[in-house]
This record gives sequence, structure tokens and C-alpha cells, in this order.
Amino acid sequence: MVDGRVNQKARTRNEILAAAVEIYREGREPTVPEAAERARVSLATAYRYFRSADELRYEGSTELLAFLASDGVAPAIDSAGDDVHARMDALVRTLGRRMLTDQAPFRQQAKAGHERWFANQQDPDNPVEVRAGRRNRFIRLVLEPLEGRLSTAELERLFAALTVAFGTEAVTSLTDVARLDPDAALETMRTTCRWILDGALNEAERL
Amino acid sequence: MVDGRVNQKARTRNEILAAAVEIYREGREPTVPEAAERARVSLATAYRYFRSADELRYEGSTELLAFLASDGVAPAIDSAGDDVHARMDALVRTLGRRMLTDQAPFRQQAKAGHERWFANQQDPDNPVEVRAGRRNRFIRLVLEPLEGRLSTAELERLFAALTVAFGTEAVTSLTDVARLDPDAALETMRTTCRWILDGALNEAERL
DNA sequence: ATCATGATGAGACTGCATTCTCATGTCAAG
DNA sequence: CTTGACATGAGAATGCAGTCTCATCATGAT
Repeated sequence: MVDGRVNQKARTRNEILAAAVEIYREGREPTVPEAAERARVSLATAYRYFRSADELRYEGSTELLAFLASDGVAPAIDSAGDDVHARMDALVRTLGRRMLTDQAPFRQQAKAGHERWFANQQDPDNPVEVRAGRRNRFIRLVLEPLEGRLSTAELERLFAALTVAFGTEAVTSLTDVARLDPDAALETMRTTCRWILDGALNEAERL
Repeated sequence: MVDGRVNQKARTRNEILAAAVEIYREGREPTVPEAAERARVSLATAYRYFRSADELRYEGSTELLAFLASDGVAPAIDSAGDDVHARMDALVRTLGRRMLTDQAPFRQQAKAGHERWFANQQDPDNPVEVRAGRRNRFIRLVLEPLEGRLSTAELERLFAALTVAFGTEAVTSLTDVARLDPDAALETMRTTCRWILDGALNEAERL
């Protein structure tokens, strides 16, 4: 066998992870002891699969979001046609709304991201992934009709700008810092994305 | 006396807080026991002044940022004249650059903000402030020349949009999600703010 | 089927988070 | 300068985070 007992290990890992997700679904933050117990696995084993409680929580919340943050989004964008404004609007109205309605799991990910960033600062040798970058895929899908019309550099810049205007961080800024209610926040998110698209497209046309 | 022993209490609180800030300055996260010990105060007393370790860290990091995140920023904006583009640029080049260069304290605040948001979800009765909202003051200062030229609603919308495009959250999106290096991130931040200002001003002129 | 190897389990141990209780010291007003 | 009210201190107690050691058990190659 290539690397003995792959199945056993995969099974164990999945059970611990599933337990963590389950605890999240019950509205609490999983602890390593609780997830281990629920997976009927010893504490030591749990730590063999997840370097830290943070990592277990990160993986767990990522798992939890995988469905919530993807379901039906791509079709919504595609059905918006070739107009990037309409496509971006579709993204904001589906995933963006979900982010504002059910902030907890998204914030969980953002918080875990910061924790992992700090962990990487302290131990730069074995860096961990800071963010799953789920939104990237959707933003790139939104921008697909622009390929060819904009240069790669222009596209990348626009992509990065939209990464800022749309996502968990934007939600945080809009609600916590600007103190908007969810409706106003969604509206602002849409407007901001529109302005950014206009700005990028205008600049490209000037050439 | 109005409320007996005000001085004593203020002194004690300050000493604990100062200890926490000191520990931050040494590059570590303060723990309650360590801050208490350094302030020559019992653990119980420390908890009498700070509801939790999170709160101590939030207050401590806020204290730490008070100077770093303000020093010289307002003068830089003012010396940029009346052009909001130039003013915003000044803000990005001073505070924005600092956020990208020395991310740790800003991320500390962002992380603490999420923790406090979750605390508020669990205990909505005694809500705590989630974010200090330092950036708001500066963005409003940037937009000052527009007062009168834009309606209040337009100004508020522009303000909220800039809150998203400029700040710790933008830094996080640009570096962690879009995976830009600090220079590219700063450049993108400037561009995004410019596009947003253009969008808002264009819309206002159309009326 | 057997056995070596690798996966688990049990449990001890240190340290921080947090809460309580009860004793003690100290302002500050009379 | 006395004294009551209030600030502190001391220390126990519970629970999670994280690390280790050593015993045990299961899997997959022979």
C-alpha cells in the first residue's frame, strides 16, 4: 500500500470533523474535548489530526460554510447574462444577502483567519492557509465576460477591488464600523460594487 | 465624594491596562494573570475591572492603537487641500500604509471585534462596543469639503463605501483573500477609493 | 493466519479563563 | 482618630488548550 492505513485515518479525521460541524450546527463553538468525545476518539488522537483547537474550528467552519456559501450562487450569476453589473448584482443578492442574514459562520471564518495569521507570524515554518478564498471563485465568474476586453493586469486589479467591496470583511465594515443595518448594508454593497465596476471599465475604455 | 474612591479605582484600572499594553509592546498577547501580576494586583481584582480576557485585550489593543493609528494623519489630510481625491490619498498613504506595514495590532482589533460580536450574540443584555471606529473620524474629515455639495444621504452612502474600501478589513481582504503583497494592496486601496469617490460624485452631479 | 508497524487510548501535567468565598486592608467622612 | 463601607487579596475549584509517555489494539503485508 502506498501509505498504509489511509482509510482508517481518513475515517477518524472525518468523524472528528463531522462532530465539530455538528456542534457548530447546535450553535456552539466546538472544543477539542467535546468533538473528540462525540467522535468517540481520544483527546490525543484529536490533536494528532488537528494541530490546535483553532485549526479544528477553522476546518469545521469551512466545512459548514461549504454548502451555505455556494449553493445556487453560480447559477444565479450565470442566469444574469453577460452584463457584469447584473452578474455582480446577482452575487451580492445571493451570497451577499446570506452573509448579512447569517453572519455567525462567516465571522467565525474571519476570526479563524486572523488567528491563523497570527499563528503563521509566530511559526513561519509550517504556515497554514489563512483563508479558504471561497469568494474568489465567484468574483472571477462574475468577471468572466470581461476577459479579452480588459488586460490581465486590469482584470486583476478589478478582481482585488471587488474582493474588498464584497465579502465577509465588507459586511463587518458596514455593520460594525459604519453601523448600518443589514438592508442598508446590502444596498451599499451593491452600490460600491457598481462604482468599482464603472471605474474599472471607464479606465479601460480610455486607452 | 460623589462616588467614593474614584481615584483608587482609576489608578488600579490604569495599572492593569498599562501592564496589558506593555505586554503587547513586547510582542505577546497579554493574559489576565500576567497583566495582573505585572500591575501587582490580584487576579480577582483584574477580573473586577475587565469582564474577560477578551475585554482586557480589546481595551489594551485599542490603547496601543490610539497613538499609532492617529499620529499625524489629520494634518496630512488637511494639508492635501480641498480635493477629496487628494485628501483620501493622504489618508491611504499615511494610515493605510501603516495598517499594511504593521498589521498585527490592527488585526488584533479586528479579531477582538469579532469576539465581542459573538459575546453580544450570546448575551444581548449587556452589549459591549464591537469596534472603536477610529477610521470613521478620518473618513469624515476627508469628506468635509463635500458637505453642501452632496446631500446627507449621498454623503452617508459614500462614507459607508469608503469604510469598506479603506481600513483593516480592506487590508485583510487584499492580503489574505486576494493574496496581494503590501505594495500592490496599497495601490489597489488607493485605486478603489478613487473609483468610489468618482462614482459618488458622478451620481451627485447627474441630479 | 501471523506479526511488525502504525493508529489509538489512558491519563498525567502545566497554564490560562473564569467564578466564588471569605478574610483583610484602607480610604474618607464624622 | 475611629469606623463603616468598599477595594483587595488569597486561594480553591472547574474546564479547556496543549504536550507527553506508555500501554494496547488493529491493519495489511507476507
